[in-house]
Amino acid sequence: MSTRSRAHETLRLAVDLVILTVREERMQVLLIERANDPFRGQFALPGGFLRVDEDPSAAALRELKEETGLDGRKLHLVQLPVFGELDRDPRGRVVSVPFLAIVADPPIPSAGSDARAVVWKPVDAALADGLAFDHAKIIEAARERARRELEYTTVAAAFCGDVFTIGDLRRVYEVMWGDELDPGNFSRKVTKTEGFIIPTEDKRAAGIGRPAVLYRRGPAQRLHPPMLRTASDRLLA
Amino acid sequence: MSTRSRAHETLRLAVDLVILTVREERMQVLLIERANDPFRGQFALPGGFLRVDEDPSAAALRELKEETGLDGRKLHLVQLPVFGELDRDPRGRVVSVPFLAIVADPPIPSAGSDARAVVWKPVDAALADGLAFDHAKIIEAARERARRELEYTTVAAAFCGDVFTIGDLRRVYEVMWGDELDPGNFSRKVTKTEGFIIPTEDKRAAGIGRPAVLYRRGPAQRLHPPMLRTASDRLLA
DNA sequence: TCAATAGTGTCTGTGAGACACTATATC
DNA sequence: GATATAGTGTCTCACAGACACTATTGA
Repeated sequence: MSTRSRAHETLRLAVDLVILTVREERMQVLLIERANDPFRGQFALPGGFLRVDEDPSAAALRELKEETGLDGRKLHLVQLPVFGELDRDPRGRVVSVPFLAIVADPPIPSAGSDARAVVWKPVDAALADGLAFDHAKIIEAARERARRELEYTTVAAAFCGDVFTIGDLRRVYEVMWGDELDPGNFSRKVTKTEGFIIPTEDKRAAGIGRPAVLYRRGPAQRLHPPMLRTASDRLLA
Repeated sequence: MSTRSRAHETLRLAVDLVILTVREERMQVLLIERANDPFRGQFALPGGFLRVDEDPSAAALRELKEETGLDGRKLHLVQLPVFGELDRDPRGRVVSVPFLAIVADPPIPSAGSDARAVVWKPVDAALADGLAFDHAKIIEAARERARRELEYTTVAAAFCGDVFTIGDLRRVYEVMWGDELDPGNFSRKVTKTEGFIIPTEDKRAAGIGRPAVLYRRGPAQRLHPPMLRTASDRLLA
């Protein structure tokens, strides 16, 4: 902690994006390798300071667009509780408004407009390797929020592409929860929940095995009744 | 909206407190009658700007203490998503971090240190009568959050005093959800949920009728399985 | 043919909700 | 006694989970 007084520092507001996806059977997060101090060479969440004509949501949409090219208005983007500890940023007094964005395995936006390296990294590995600022805490909060939203909302489909099989959807739950689900029971659950998924005319043969019907997202936002993790799962989380 | 540019205004961060309780069979919120412009004479949420040596949580605890004399570390205090629209405060660029506090019908802190009037007001009436700034939106967000937390957590007991009957607890649910619950089924549900409530040796005779056993809060934080509102209830919300 | 994935049938246990019934108090 | 609130018994329905079974493909 700095010894000089911060009594007259001005407070700045930043947004940070936790962009989660399921790639290669793992929960992954989009990270940026910092080119400058502080934390040069370490990984950090994409984000930045609010511009004077932006509210936090607008800043989050802009950052998401800049980093991934995606339009946040069409995907799952929710604001998490702020992180505002006094010494969380060595450059001064910065309060961060974190956003959780869930995307369906997009192409890596490695050709960022600036020179920073942009990578997908498994969340476990990112947390184990360490992150700049308090971004590990932010990722953990976002991960827990995402896991919980899978229980009560239809957001799992946001991890999938435009069309997907029930098996794809089940793998999202399994990866996010770190648990195996019964394929048969899962299939019944999601098809019987009105408005969750809508069948198409097509099927997809994933190499071996019986081809699966392809579905699209339905209009339902919340899951009734919820898809509850069991008590044992929650102990792990 | 002001016609002058705000391009160079500095951003300030404020906290606002939505302090909810159940009083006289109604959901009520603690409000302050503003003594100064803007919005002089209108009701507003208690709150204020962050001090330089405070993070948002610390500011919320301080405001809660100042307005109610209560220690927020001992009660339910959660942060809600920020409100940051550019023109939400006519005095300038202010982003508000709202907190939901749930208290057990405390004495009205009418003798505030300053001259402002402090009152409990039914939430419905407050929303109907109008509020300063965007505080109506903040209250609605807090109310919805509180209603949802009743489903998945044991927070209902935070609305009750140190000891309470199952009937007291049921009335919290009924008032917050605007719905009637079956007393017998409710009693079984909460007594069978491990760690929710702990019986004491005492009973309370509330005038007429069979005296009810008094309970204390248990250690459980989450409700498994949840106490779900039915689909019809949610349509009202 | 076998292996693999998709999806259905069926049974069992848990729990929510309806509602009758018992328990214990005041009037 | 009547009335009001507390709490239990019991039935039914919905659904989660276990798991056997059928369906449909590639190798």
